[in-house]
Amino acid sequence: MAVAFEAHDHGRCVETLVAAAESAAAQRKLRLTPIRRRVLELLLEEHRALGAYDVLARLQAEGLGTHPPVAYRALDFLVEHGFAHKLERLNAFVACDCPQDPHRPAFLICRDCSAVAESDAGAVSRALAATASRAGFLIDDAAIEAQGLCPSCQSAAA
Amino acid sequence: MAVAFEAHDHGRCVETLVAAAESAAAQRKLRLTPIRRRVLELLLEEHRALGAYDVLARLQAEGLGTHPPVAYRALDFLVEHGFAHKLERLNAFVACDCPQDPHRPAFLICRDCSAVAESDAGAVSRALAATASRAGFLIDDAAIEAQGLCPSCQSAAA
DNA sequence: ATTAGATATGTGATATCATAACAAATAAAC
DNA sequence: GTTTATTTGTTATGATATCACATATCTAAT
Repeated sequence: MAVAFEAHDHGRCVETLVAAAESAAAQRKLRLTPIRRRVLELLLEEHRALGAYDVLARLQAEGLGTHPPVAYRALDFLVEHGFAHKLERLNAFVACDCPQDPHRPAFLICRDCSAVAESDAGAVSRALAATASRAGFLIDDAAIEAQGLCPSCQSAAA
Repeated sequence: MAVAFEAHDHGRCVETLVAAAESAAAQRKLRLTPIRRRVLELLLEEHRALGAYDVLARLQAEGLGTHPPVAYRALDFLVEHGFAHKLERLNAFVACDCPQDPHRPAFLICRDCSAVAESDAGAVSRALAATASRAGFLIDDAAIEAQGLCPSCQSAAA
């Protein structure tokens, strides 16, 4: 959890998650095509969110696509199948930390360095479901996105 | 709480909240100019979110403004001072239910009728702060937006 | 009352984010 | 190997948001 905020071997972190995506895709008969796979890698290379046009620029540089729908389709595929998430506050996309387990993520977005971490939102979701049900509302799906300071930017500020 | 989902005298609901905004503005030496006031009324007339360009269209119809910055400035003013909120998932704006008390709202957005209610998110915020602090993250500000079915659309569906 | 400074508005231009529609290519299923 | 479904290429456009700078209005100090 919150791997984005912790020191780690990032090369392995990318490798591992791409491999996990490959095998998940195989199991679920999803087609992780070259474009989709490359977009996932691009997102995994950062622990922060990329806009669709940032992704597109990188694809263009590599000769993999030139028009917006190319990026949006790949991103939509990744989001739909849980390999990535959209951050509504940023209109941008971030790779999923742990696509294997079904989870209800909350996002922690650092306002200084733009790092984004997923944090377990089980308890948050339960509290939200409780307040919603008091209003008679039935939740399908919740977006929980916090902005603030990550640990290292807190240290830097002090 | 969740007034949007309950039967109520909506005319009074608008009146009351405009009056409250007037007096809050006076107390806090804010200028609730004709455009700003009208935009607040437009939002209050709906218990759902309006896009900036929806607001602009209404202003145009009334001769109050023709260019996007007119709408965005008024909306930004209202959001900044707590008279309205931005829904990040919808890129749209909704009037605040209860601008008097400082609150941490969660939004409940009906996917059928588009009604939006604010729900008290005190417990949700505390749970979120707890999970964030486990990651060493310090939250400034959180967006909590749930989509699902409001009570009347649940009845309608059944 | 006058005026300087601060705040708000008018307006043109442009940046940024996202999708519709349809044709061409590729992969999968039979 | 032909059919069918899926993915990709491409044009065009729609939707959301901001910048920059001129003008007008309000506020407060004189």
